[in-house]
Amino acid sequence: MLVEFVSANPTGPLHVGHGRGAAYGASLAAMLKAAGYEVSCEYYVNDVGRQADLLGLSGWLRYLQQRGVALDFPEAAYRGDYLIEHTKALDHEWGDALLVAADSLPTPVSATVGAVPESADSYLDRLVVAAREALGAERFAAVRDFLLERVRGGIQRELEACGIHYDRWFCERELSVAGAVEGAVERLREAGAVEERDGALWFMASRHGDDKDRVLRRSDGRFTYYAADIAYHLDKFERGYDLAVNVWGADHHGYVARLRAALEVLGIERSWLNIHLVQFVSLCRGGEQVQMSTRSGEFDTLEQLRTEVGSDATRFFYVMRRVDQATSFDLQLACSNSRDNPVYYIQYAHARVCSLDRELAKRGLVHDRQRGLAAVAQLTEVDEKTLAQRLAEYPERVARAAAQAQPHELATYLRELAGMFHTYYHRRQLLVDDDALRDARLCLAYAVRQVLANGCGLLGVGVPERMDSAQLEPEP
RNA sequence: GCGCCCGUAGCUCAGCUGGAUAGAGUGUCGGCCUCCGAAGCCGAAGGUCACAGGUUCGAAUCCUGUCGGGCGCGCCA
Repeated sequence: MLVEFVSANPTGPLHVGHGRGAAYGASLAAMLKAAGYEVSCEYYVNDVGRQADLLGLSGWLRYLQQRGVALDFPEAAYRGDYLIEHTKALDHEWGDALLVAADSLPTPVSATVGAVPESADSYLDRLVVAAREALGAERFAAVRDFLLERVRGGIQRELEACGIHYDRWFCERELSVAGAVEGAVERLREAGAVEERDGALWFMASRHGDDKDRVLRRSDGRFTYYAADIAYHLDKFERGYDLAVNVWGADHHGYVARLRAALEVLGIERSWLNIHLVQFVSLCRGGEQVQMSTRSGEFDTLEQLRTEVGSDATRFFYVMRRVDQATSFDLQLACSNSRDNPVYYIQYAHARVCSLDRELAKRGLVHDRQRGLAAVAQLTEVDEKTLAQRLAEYPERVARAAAQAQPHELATYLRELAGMFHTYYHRRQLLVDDDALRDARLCLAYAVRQVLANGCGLLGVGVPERMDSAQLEPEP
């Protein structure tokens, strides 16, 4: 099966909201693999169309500014700081070859007296046209692609820093180059499901469960994002995947029906496409809401979040709640090193088993696994039995969480298991003088450690052998 | 207006496809270190599962409605 997640436009760095889809998708894919499915992970890169052109335009305008050309940077263009850095690279690559005079650029119509103010979108589109004329279509495309690739690379690096890896980065451009979009639209036409209207080509989605018909090809001849997305999903299907799993932000839910409608007409089983919507995340620090807009900008990017709380806490906090529920991410909690922080609580349980090893060595003892296994019948305490029982549930709990597409079930399980171990550890002496009983209890403890490590591995959370003092310093 | 996701302890959330007295953490209060890591453990206290109907031997769970919150409804992506 193919799991597609994040797929954010390569026009800026990932923000905190994308992080949840990233952590969820990666954990879901890992659990599905553990449950025995053959899984590939894919990121769909929207490197075609207006947004891509606007990135190219924005970067070029920044370049001109850096070169001392006096211009008003448009309000609606991409104005994030990340562009500055990419623009420097652009300058390094091209030198002064991209320079033009400021008066060769159009100004917004609103600036002239008596005219109807022009919309920001319309002005940007005119700027893109002007940029193409000034640089030549080929050079503009080269600038745009240079920036797209740098931004995309940044996204990839950030995901890898979170322990998330893809099997393939699928570029939308591959579809247009191969004529796949035309092909998909043609198949819809053959099925009698399209109609020419007002100069545009419409897919009659309302006949297939959507609330309205949708444009496939605009009146200016360009295909919509929707048409490309249909082609992309057709491509996935024809690559032979039995199942497609898509992780989308909740703001895309209106899109579900229209994609399903098109796939139905193309003869693809409804059950083939599984869409999971991830609800929004807000940030708080203690009880205080943290503003996430770029403007007031205390927090914005996933990188900032990961840098503050670390990759382990980031991954765990994103998946510890049901994804179909909006949630808030507590930065203070994620940094705290106490019982109430589930990440440290679980990691501490793992480290504690490791500390048993160290203590064992200090006493000059060695664990004899055979002797321990032979003596498991001596583990008669109630807490030992329930702990063993809970350990045995692990495979079915993973399978269930995967089938339900709910990684938080695994997170909850691991927290419970860690809690049960902490309780057991305090109630019973593990390193007793009786060799057989000691080895049996250690077998149980090692099993706990193994399950914690396996489960955390699926969630992308590391398990330390010791909690070092550096991590123990409370955040200021 | 229509559609999607929700509403469980003061707060953040579980609740394993309908099963016994609804559970954790936090916060408040009280215990536990000559003993393997007290980064921990134990206990007390706290709920009309938003509300109203319905299905069922049995409902936090399924159905309908109401109220409240989030998000979406473009020839943008």
